[in-house]
Amino acid sequence: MTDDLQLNMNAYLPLRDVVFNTLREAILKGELKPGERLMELQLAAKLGVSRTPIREAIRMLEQEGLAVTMPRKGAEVAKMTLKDMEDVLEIREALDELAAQVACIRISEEQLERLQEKKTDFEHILKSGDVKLMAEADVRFHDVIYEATGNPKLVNLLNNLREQIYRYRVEYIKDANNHPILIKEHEAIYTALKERNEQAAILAIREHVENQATAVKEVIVKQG
Amino acid sequence: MTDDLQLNMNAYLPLRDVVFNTLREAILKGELKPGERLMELQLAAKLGVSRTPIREAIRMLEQEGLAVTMPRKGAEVAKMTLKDMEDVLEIREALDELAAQVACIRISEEQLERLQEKKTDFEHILKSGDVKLMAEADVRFHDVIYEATGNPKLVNLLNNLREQIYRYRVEYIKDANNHPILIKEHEAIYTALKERNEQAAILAIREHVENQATAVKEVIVKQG
DNA sequence: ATAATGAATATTGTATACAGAATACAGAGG
DNA sequence: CCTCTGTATTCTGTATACAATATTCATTAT
Repeated sequence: MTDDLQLNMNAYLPLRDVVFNTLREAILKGELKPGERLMELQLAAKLGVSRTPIREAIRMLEQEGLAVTMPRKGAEVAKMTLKDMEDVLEIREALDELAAQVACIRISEEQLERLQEKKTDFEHILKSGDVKLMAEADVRFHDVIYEATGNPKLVNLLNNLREQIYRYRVEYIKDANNHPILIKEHEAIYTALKERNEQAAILAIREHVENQATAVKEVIVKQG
Repeated sequence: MTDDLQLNMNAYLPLRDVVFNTLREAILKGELKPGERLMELQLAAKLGVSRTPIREAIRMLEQEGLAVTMPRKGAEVAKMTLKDMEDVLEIREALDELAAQVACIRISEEQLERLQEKKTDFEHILKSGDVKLMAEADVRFHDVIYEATGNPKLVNLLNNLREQIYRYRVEYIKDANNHPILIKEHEAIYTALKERNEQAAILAIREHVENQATAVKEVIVKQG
């Protein structure tokens, strides 16, 4: 476990939420590794709070699929087997296609402009070489589409699924060989939405997600 | 709030899980009504436990979408607006179609037999007039399909979505006019899976889910 | 050497205590 | 009569205390 976990105390938020966000970030960034135990007392000491908010945050992490707990044994960071990842990706593909399809109908002109903006942002940031920035720019592009569905529950689910993949997806973005493909795929998605062509949008998203899926699965296999 | 909540203490389970199951059942059965406050001390007294497991159970209910909490104000049973329900149904339709499609490929002969069995069970129970039994038989039929996907995360999500609809769906099953339709739709689903006809399976499920969706939305509108 | 045993320790599960925020309500002032 | 304000009360948020289980590791018997 890393020892520089630090709480973000600005606004008022119940500590359980602050702890939840902190642990969530740590897991996504890989500071807390899959299989690592989440011990209440240890975390409480490190974050300078009591066990109560830690326990509640752990229940929330469970809900996000980022932690797993065994009664009387405690919680640990969720491990992803290849099968787990395939299961997540299968769902994600279906819901991402749903999002694209729905967005095609409901997206506003303002949102289309924002999508184009995020698309070019992403293209520029790809040249920067900063993997973290690239991942974030990619997220912002897709967030516009998610938001355009007008379905907050769907947005929530998709963010959740993305989180579970996030840790492994970075490797795909890191490889510069994939950048032209990513740019083309985003272009195709944007164009389909702009023309409000449902079938094209679904196909474009499908290809995008499937390519990522293949890459992510390879990462998992390599890591064992 | 009803005053006959009672804990089920048989096997060893952390109290949070026992409390969670108890509250969950109470919400689904309508004993705890949408908008009703979930006060920790009150629930703790009623169930004979301390606030700690109650709080953890509430966090878990939040996760299932069955409760909503406002900081410093506490939790209440989630209300469903028409929009909320439409959002849930939109997702459910996509995932149910995914399940049907995947099941079409992966379902085993044994599972096909079980599906037929549950189908005829359902038909017989429809004649009994017991709404609760009917709902359960319907669940068992669809559970075979879910299980056949071999994707536990998908099963989990679908169960979760079904839960959120459950409270309102009963009204649809109650109406005997709908029974012949339900029987026909189950038949169509079963046949498509047996013949491993993906397109037919997707269409059959779509119609089934859409009919339910229409009915559920009407219930919500009536209830305000 | 290996397996079994059992204390010591670490860790989770549950209850309770205390602080602070939200709420309800009564009384004063307009 | 209404509104505002202050206070009592209720409830949540957090910390801590206590109980029960799991783990560890040394010791003993085979």
